[in-house]
Amino acid sequence: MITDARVLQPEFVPGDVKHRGAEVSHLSDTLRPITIGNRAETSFLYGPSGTGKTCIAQYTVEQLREQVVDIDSQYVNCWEDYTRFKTLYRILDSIGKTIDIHRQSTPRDELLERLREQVTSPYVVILDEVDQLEDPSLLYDLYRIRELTMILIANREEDVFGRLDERLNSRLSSCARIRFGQYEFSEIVTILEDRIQWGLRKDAITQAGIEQIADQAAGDARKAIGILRNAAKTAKYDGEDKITSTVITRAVPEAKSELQRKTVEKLTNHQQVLYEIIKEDDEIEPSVLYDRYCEQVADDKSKRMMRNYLSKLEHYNLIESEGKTKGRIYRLAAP
DNA sequence: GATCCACAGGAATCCTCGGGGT
DNA sequence: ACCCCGAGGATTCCTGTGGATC
Repeated sequence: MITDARVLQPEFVPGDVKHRGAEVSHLSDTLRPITIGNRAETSFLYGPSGTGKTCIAQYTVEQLREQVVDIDSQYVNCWEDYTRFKTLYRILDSIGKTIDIHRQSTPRDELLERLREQVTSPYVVILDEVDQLEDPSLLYDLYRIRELTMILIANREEDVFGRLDERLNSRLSSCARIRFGQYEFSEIVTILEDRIQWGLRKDAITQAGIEQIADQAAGDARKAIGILRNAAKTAKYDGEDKITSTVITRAVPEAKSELQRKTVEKLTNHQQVLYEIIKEDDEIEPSVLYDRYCEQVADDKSKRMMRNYLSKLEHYNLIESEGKTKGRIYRLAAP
């Protein structure tokens, strides 16, 4: 039933994008100076998740690469590479200038130096989830590299610009801000149809099934594709040759927990223990939580460290907390 | 209302790891 | 072989806050 599993993956960038013509042309207009060898103005793409920001950024840069031969680009997810060092390392990685930097003890900002030296032709850097960057001043340093063009991506404008200092704010005030709104129901339907065309056998799903998924996705294309992927997997596992309505109904919560499971797997042992303890109870207070945590691990860390772990879990939307000081409780994040 | 307590989260400091320079 | 350096984790110290108790 599945003919090409790649097109159902969340990171897949289609060769042709749907419903984002205006955004694509706005972005490629902004990037146009690159085609004549100049650096382009910074672009800022923002909007809710699953509205195509990452996809459109990668797609547009890819289009550009087809027009201009001598252009490098790199995608960085600042959620994963959130420190200054990691981000710089990732950026240098794509131009293969990190071969001899395997140590952590590279003198401070040697990476930046190297980037300055090496970037001599147009270079586009996509910084996804840029609001997660620990040290926003990195943006200023990147901005000052002549040939480097930045595409910034975040959910909300204020999460990014609220944290920048004056000088960077004023320099980025002229950047191209491109807003991404939620998809319409019918748009989600055509996006799904497109993926189905490339990834599934024609008769694998009915029109009603597609609409059922689109309805559940509520304007979020990533969610829609996640449901489709899970439904297809479930159907295949059950030996069915069609994605039925029941399968879709089952796939909806599965698609949600899939994301959560992947996040949990990325946590450290200690963080996972905390997560499991919180999972057991509806609500738990910090002191009880800490006691249980100490019981369950051999090398228990300090209370302060537990708080760091907890804020990380909260940051990942795995748990939530209520109450500011005394009487605070932790619980699993609402689904 | 003064005092105590539990807690959050920032800042300074310590510790460890891995690799370079000598 | 030795020391040194920087990053990042962990700990210690600290300040601020709000509920509980007298």
